[in-house]
Amino acid sequence: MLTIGKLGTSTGVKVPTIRYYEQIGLLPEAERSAGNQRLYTHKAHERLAFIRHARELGFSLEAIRDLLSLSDDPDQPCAAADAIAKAQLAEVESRLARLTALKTELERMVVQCAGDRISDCRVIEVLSDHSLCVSDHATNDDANS
Amino acid sequence: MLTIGKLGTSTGVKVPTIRYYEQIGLLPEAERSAGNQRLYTHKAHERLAFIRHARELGFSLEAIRDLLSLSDDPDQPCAAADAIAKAQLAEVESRLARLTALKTELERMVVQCAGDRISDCRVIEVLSDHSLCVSDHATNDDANS
DNA sequence: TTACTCCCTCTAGCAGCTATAGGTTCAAGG
DNA sequence: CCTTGAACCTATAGCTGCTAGAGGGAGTAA
Repeated sequence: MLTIGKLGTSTGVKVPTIRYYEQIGLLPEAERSAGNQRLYTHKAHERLAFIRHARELGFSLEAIRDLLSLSDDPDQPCAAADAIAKAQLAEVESRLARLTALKTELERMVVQCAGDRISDCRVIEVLSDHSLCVSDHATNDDANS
Repeated sequence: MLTIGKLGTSTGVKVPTIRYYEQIGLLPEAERSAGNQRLYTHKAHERLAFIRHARELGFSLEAIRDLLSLSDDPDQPCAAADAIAKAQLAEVESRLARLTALKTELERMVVQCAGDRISDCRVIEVLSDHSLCVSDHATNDDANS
């Protein structure tokens, strides 16, 4: 039985994050010691490692919730899990495309910044005028999660 | 003089977002009509376009705040603006690297999912065990803005 | 005048945590 | 046995960058 701190260091998940996962129902409520401290089994460790790994791969907590409920039920067909992974892949690919365009623009900006006054600064100039851009970084970036 | 709605449609920024930018001080407080509605000049339009474009390129609102105060001061040296852009570029590059690794893993997951029961499902399996991964997407990803 | 769209403020909500305050429990050293 | 200090507990508020909703006022066209 692990304390929350040990579980945290052994999975690389911060303690408040573990409690947060419990709170939102991603982890079951932990057993408690006589003094009301959380105690974790090997099973909980595995589940948290799964979550962490999926987070690293960019899955949302909602997707992870689905994957967990699938893996709790190992006789179901795996098409659902496959679909989640495929959707995730598609998202990653589109994010990659946008980021690549974005990188191109930033490189152009940085390289061309030759003047030494703001008034000549390419960075400011390019940011002021989208038509100076080569690529179509525009559409609905958001670049998050 | 534009109303907030016209400004929004002409820049592609939603009305509540414009108000939000004013609230956090990215846009100056707008003039008001007799009936207390915001009115915008061409200057405000330019400033908002700048903000939008920088957001599209992934700059944080804090970075944009700095860039704006630099561009308000055109006799300053442009090294600071350059530094902000370079930092942004570095971040984009690191995000790109992580996303690329991630894509590789997801592709492997999807391709290998041959069984039709969850118990044989590579997706779940790979997520359960990081050692099955090829690449090192692990270290402190977070993948967020 | 009525109807309709746009505008106003204020507040709360989203993801996915992180931080802080104020208190309790546990293990080790003296 | 007692004290110290780290690790734990709960509860609440904060973070970024918006978005949505309620409940009302302003502007315009028929």
